[in-house]
Amino acid sequence: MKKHKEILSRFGINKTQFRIDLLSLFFDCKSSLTIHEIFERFNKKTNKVTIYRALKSFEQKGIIHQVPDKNNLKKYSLCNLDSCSPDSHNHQHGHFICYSCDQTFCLDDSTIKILKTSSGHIVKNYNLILEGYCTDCNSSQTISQN
Amino acid sequence: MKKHKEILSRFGINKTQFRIDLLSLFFDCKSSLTIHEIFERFNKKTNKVTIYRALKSFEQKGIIHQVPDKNNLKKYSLCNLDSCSPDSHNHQHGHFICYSCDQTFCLDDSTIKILKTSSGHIVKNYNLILEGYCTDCNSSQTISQN
DNA sequence: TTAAAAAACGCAACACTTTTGCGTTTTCGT
DNA sequence: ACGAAAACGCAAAAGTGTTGCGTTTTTTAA
Repeated sequence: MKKHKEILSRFGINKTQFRIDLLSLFFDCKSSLTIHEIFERFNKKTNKVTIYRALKSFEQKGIIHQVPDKNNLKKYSLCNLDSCSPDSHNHQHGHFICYSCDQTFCLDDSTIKILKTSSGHIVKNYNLILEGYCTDCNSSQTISQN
Repeated sequence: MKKHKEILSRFGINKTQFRIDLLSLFFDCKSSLTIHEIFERFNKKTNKVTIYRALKSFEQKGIIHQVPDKNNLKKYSLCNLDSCSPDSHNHQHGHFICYSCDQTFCLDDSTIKILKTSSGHIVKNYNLILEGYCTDCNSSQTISQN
């Protein structure tokens, strides 16, 4: 898609076929991706070193960011491309990890604004992990809830 | 300290010198520890395998739990030992750590109730660490804030 | 208190994840 | 179209965490 090439240009990354495809993969994926998932999606044809380097580059330029996962594997998600750049990464948001499907979701900023003001202290940085059942997993198995 | 030995007994862990010391270290440490930090604190004398096994044991028994940090390194923190056990891990409280005075403050539940409902998912557990300047430190040095 | 059983230990080796070096290929700016 | 910069694949290394095994320490119970 043209959009993806434009984004790579805007963030100063060369438009190789792999990096274009990698960016589209992130756009298609609603939560976050591990290196292993990316490797699989490319049918194991792309060298893992290439994937690692692309991820590092994307991260440094402000296109993606790391998100925590249940087993402390590295996962990556698209940034809000309007507010991130190489100079200022802006993903001060919490993450929700689903017990059932293992996906990690980014939480929007509104939850955090509340936190920042209601704690009574000056909050400079934070780390928030919520765990439970995401909306999808919850609606498909509403039986066993405690 | 006697208290630490009692805790190990209560959680079904043998009272070796290393595990007693490790538990004390967790009690002394206000925030969380990486394996590397623990290794250093024991002057690199304790085999890392021993540390890994002790941490795994502590975690399984409900004494400590993992706290993912910003760089996805594994960190460990003490559980609330009154409410955690091998069967149910229960760390339902956030913490605020002051950059200036190093004190750790417990956050009250009200902040979290908001979080639980506003995320859109079913929240079963969470882990929250806020960092910054506490009210006391903030009022005594209101000059350099950005 | 002592002997058997269970847990914890150190060491070596292994498995897996991520990084680095290097020579080659592709992309970019002019 | 050409030179510089970026991206690539491969091999090797570094880092993190686990497993197997024989030994030592702790626990349990007679």
